[in-house]
Amino acid sequence: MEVRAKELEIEKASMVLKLLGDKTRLAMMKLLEKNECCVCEFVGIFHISQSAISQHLRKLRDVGLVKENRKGQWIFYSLNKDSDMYEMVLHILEFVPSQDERIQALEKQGLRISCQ
Amino acid sequence: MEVRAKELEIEKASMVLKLLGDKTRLAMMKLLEKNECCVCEFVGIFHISQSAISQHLRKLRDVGLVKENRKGQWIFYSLNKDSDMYEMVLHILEFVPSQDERIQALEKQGLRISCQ
DNA sequence: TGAACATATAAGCATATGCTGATATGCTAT
DNA sequence: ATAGCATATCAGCATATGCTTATATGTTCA
Repeated sequence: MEVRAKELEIEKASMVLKLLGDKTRLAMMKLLEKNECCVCEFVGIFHISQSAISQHLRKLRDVGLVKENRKGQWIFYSLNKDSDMYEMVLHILEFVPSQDERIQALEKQGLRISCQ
Repeated sequence: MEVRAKELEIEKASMVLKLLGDKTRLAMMKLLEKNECCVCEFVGIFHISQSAISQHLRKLRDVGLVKENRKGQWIFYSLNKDSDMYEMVLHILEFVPSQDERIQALEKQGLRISCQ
């Protein structure tokens, strides 16, 4: 591999790792591994503002880790399987404990898709 | 897994990922995957101060990713295979391009173990 | 069209991070 | 002991990051 290509690659890898190096974003990505989620669900799960959630998602989208899919007034996020970092991300998520009980907690509260 | 244990686990994982989310530290870890290195070698490889190198290594050591091994006045760093994050780290490093040419560049300059 | 809801963006703040230069500590060998 | 080298730590600075509140944009539906 070219020196310059390596430089770019390690830069890209470190950028992705930095993004995953935030507890909230890492939990988001783990949730997205198994679920499509909309912003308001994340708002119900994490105890931070809608604005903060939106900013996290933008960062993840800016580097192509997630993609969005608008359905009416909701925007559903999912992992972007076409990302050239997708494989690495999957490997990493294997080491992250499932966050599904957070979604189940939402459901128990009757807040799944709280925006509906 | 207990909710509390999950919380701790994701916290630990995100901390490790944050550490690897720095270009310099990621390259260091990739080098340490195959080589033992001392501080002065890193100083020769990266264009930052000895102080900065030392601080990066301390962070990596504080979470147990690397260990140190003093040999006389040098301290050689290596990956800590006993870390409970070791397996995840190895998986991640598979996606990072080899940095060995940086060591070879050092050798060409006659600077391998520049401190000797 | 306008009200209601979902999401995004802007501005500002507190804290974290990475770096440098200066200095301290630790080891070796004379 | 002391000089010389390797490494660690301290203090301070500039920038990055994550959050909040306020506001803007986009969509649906009456």
